[in-house]
Amino acid sequence: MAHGGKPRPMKGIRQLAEHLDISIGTVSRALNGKPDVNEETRKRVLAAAEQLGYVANQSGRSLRQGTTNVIGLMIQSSRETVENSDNFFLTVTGGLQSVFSRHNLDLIMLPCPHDEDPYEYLKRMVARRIVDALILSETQRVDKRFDMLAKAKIPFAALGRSLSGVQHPWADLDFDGVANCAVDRLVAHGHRRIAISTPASDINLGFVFVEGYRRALERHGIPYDPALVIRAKSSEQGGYQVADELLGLKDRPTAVILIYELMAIGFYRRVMEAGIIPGRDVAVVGFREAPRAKFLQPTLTCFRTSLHDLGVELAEILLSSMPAYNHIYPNTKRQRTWPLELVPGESDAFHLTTGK
Amino acid sequence: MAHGGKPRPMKGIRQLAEHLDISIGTVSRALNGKPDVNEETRKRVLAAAEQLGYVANQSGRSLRQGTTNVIGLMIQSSRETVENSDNFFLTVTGGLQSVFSRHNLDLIMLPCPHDEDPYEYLKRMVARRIVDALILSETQRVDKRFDMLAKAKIPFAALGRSLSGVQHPWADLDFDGVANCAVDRLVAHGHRRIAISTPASDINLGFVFVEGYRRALERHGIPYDPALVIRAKSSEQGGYQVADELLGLKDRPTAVILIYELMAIGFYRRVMEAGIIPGRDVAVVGFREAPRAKFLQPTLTCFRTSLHDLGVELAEILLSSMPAYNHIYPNTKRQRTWPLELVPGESDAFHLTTGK
DNA sequence: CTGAAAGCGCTTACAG
DNA sequence: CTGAAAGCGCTTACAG
Repeated sequence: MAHGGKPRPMKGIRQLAEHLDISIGTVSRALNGKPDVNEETRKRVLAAAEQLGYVANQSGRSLRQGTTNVIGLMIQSSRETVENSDNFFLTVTGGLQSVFSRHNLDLIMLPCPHDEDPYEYLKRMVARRIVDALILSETQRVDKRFDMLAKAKIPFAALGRSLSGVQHPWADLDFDGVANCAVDRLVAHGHRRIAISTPASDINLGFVFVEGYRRALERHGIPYDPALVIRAKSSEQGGYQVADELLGLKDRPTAVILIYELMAIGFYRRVMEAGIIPGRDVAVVGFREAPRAKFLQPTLTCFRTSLHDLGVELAEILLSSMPAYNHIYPNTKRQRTWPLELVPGESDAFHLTTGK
Repeated sequence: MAHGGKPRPMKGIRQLAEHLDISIGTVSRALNGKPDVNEETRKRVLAAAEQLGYVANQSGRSLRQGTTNVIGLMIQSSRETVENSDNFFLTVTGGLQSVFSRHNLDLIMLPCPHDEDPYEYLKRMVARRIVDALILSETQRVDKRFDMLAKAKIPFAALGRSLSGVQHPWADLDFDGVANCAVDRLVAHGHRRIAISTPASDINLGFVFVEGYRRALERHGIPYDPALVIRAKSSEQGGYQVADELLGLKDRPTAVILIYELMAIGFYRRVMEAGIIPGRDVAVVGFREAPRAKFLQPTLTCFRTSLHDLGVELAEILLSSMPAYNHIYPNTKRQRTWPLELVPGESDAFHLTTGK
């Protein structure tokens, strides 16, 4: 009898069922692809839902099913991150979504406000049950968040290793390998005083990076000099500051390894102000290849990687640790260092003459 | 009698109520700050909740209240956006949150996957009732999303004007004003052939920008030449391309206005390759001041603004259009062009000699 | 294959 | 000031 009424705004499954003159249970089963539904009925239901724009209310589903079908990507937009996370997240996000969408999981980003403690923020989000699982970024050396999520039994994966919860699933850029490769390359060009930059914060990648550098030096029999480890913000400004500090050192290094791509821009600027030319007077190795660093002159030696594919990997790692999806990604390695490939440029393409 | 049990993982308001030996209704009222609760009781409840880490399940609340207390910021991470949205969103987000947090509203970002139609994506998010209200970005010249949200009675505000739904609430950078100011300045320096860049897409800001430019030219009695409107991606590469196209024009312009800050980097690079020096041979006016553009030499004439404050404004505009918050922001202007302030640099600081 | 009913975790009139 | 109960919109055993 409800037939023929003009499509009013859809209020819920009840209206849809009335419109079709069948029970809400059947509507639900049809919509959710349950097998025990007459194909004829299913078609009618799907057509009506489409026509009336019905989509199940998520709160209702979540409450009943205990699952939201939403994955959260937590972002700590600290002042420093805001300056340098340029598109990093949006690119990784693309990779994550390409996997999640296969399972009708939606990705949302959870930006932790500057003035809120990330741990408390996360706790709140978890308690509210807004998401089924989480991807964490900005992994700290010791990161309480992992232990909390483990205890709360919320599946998660981290962008970055940590000393905490040593068995937690993660994917991470191969900072270690980059530092290694950079040192090898510089040493081969005759350098022995090699500086390196690292973030000022407790973010773990800095430790991994410097540790790789230290071991590489050791391999070459070069003593590790803490004075050559420069703490700076990961930004153009930070690069400027690194150059500034290096210029002030008495036994000035002949090479520098930067941990963040845009630092090279500030670094170039500062040394050039001092009449020092990268690739001639000082060797520079950047980190990740960035579109804007491409415009540097001389071209920057750096490392190429696909952040999109890193996102894919991270998504699969997460799903493999979720009971509901584990069977689909059974053989996924739960901890994965993500490789970067050297892109040689002109910025370190000279041999250090011993007389210098 | 439930007293003294060791704190098991909190499962819901029922456990909390049992633990306290009072009814769930009272627990709820205490937690939500309702006035008709004994202060003693409220204290006990809050203490227990804190201790046991209880936070109300959002699905339960949403279902009952019909409101999620979540605001969504939709981001269309098109390939182009990913390249250039560097931190723009994260900065605006900070401003948005500073307002929303006053009302216990959480902001989440909804990144529309590359391969999904933004309109369909939004429709789905709306139907699922994941958020109470939305902030839209990447406003198109004609943007169906506005009409859909209006029809669905979902409160929203847009970052950017549009021709659609002319009365919709928005905040937008003053592209008009920037184009105007840039033209005035360049004309005052003797320029008459002034080029301008605009995005290749249908995003409305490009139209607003070019329209402001056209009117400014008109004011100065300079004919509008469509050949001087260069469509390019908003990125370093796009800037490179703009320079390339300008170099190829027969009656070469003496000045250019760029719509996106990072374009200047590519532009500089390309003209310098041709032996042309910005600020001497060609005048360049950039758009928004960016940390990385600060390292350009000669320094770029551009415009300064606070994206954080723009976020604050946008949040207030949104809240003023939400029935539940309207009374708190009664006098908020619902449509707001956001000013930018000229930062003079060296890139256009020369007078064009008529003989050139 | 379908319908009727229970129940997910909350909030909120309604009694008392 | 507190408790008992209804009901938000769904999904899913359970009957038939």
